[in-house]
Amino acid sequence: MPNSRNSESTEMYLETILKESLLHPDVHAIHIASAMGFSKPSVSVAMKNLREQGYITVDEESHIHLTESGLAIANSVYERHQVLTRLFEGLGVSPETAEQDACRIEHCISEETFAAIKKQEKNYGVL
Amino acid sequence: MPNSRNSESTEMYLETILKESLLHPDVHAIHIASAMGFSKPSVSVAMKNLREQGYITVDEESHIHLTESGLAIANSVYERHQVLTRLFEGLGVSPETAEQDACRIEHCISEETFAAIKKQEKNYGVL
DNA sequence: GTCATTTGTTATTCTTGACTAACTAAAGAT
DNA sequence: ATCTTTAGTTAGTCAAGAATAACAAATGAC
Repeated sequence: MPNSRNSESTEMYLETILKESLLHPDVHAIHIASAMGFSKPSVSVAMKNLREQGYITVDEESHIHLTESGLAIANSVYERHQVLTRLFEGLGVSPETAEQDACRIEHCISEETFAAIKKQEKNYGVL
Repeated sequence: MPNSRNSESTEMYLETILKESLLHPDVHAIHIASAMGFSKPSVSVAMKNLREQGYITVDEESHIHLTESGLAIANSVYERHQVLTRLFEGLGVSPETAEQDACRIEHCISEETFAAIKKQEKNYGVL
């Protein structure tokens, strides 16, 4: 699993698909649009790109499914999101700000730095 | 000094101008281009935009100077850069990676989260 | 003094990732 | 059966921020 350097946009879409799929089984483009605050056409085009890159499949009923590679990216981004959010909250940052910052930083932090942060997770409170 | 939400591009140019001005007194567009790895025309256009936004002035000899507001942004970004780099190095991240990550995260971290991180600076080694 | 190099600018192009407008197709209400 | 609503797509537009190509002006070599 090398670092294929996906765009922030791609990572956000995949992460949102993962989150939606945890909330209800049948994920539609319209759910992604409403979750991300984007228009239907924007999501439609984005889904086409994700499909062409092999990150999702869309079945006859327009349900969106993550492929293995898409799920790998989504899980990786989602884990960064959660760990960073907990880190910031542990530092006394408000939950909303912690969440927002995590959502931006999750796309630009390296494997190495994230691993170093994750290793310290048990110390967040006392840090 | 509210959070005017500058683009990452703007912040990077201002930070680079500041860094160059610490290395030698007369900063030219060509130095910025070479420091950032961008073409001359890209920098020329960027400098025009910074000028129009009141972040720099350019004198008759094409020397670039930060205005008060430009310097404020540059200093703020540069401080984030340094604090984040030290934080990551303190966590055991290699200096090059720490530097690269700091250089991306410095543009998307909130005031609140940065303040929380900075407050813990003395603990980075033991964190 | 002319010619080459360096620096900066302008015009144009490209890519990314959003948008609106307009269309198709399916599903529900009556 | 028709009409409305919902979901998705396609086409075309826009802005940001990079690139090249081509030009202008100053500096230096000789």
